[in-house]
Amino acid sequence: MDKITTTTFTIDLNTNPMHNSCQTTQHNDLIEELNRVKSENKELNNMLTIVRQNYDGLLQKNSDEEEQSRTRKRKLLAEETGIIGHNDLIKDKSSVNYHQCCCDEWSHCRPKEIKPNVSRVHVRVDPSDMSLVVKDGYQWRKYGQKVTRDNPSSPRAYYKCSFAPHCPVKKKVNTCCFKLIFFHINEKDKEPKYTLVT
DNA sequence: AGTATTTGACCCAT
DNA sequence: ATGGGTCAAATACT
Repeated sequence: MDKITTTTFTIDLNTNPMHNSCQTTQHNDLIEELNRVKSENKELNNMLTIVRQNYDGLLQKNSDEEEQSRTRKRKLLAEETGIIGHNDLIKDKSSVNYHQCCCDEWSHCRPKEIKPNVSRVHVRVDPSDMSLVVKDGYQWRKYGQKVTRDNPSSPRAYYKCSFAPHCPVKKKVNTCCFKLIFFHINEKDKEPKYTLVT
């Protein structure tokens, strides 16, 4: 005959009222903690907003001061050498649709649209300085040199503005009895907008 | 190696 | 045809 064995199982349903109360307390604690963290987070966000506003304000103030300083320097340089900088060219070129901005941030100065127009400045500089290097405070890249028929002994050098890859400003420099500088915005208009500085 | 300059060739307006 | 302006490969410089 087969032997039948009986097994008894005990199931703990954990219906102890004390234990349940403990869980509720923990749950409440968690909710309270969550609320506290939420409010802390909100406070930090407000602080961050204020810090960001202060930072933006400082940046703007710095930028304004730098621009004022640059403008002063350019004016001084222009007074000393008679050379006019990019910014002055751009601002005076009401017929050309340029962004108005600072020369040292030339990358933002690209023309919205190149229109047939030219600005030129002829500038006398120190006659004793026979070099082709122009110390006008701006950055130029030499891209050519020509011996002209008029002055075979004084080659003409061609410079492009190198503040930005698409900067349209060019410059020609002659050495003979004085240095002659042209600023070009582009190629078509034949009428110089600036008078010869004597 | 990256950047600047030199210089002969080419293009275009006159 | 000529001269002025630009390009781009070669070269120099850092």
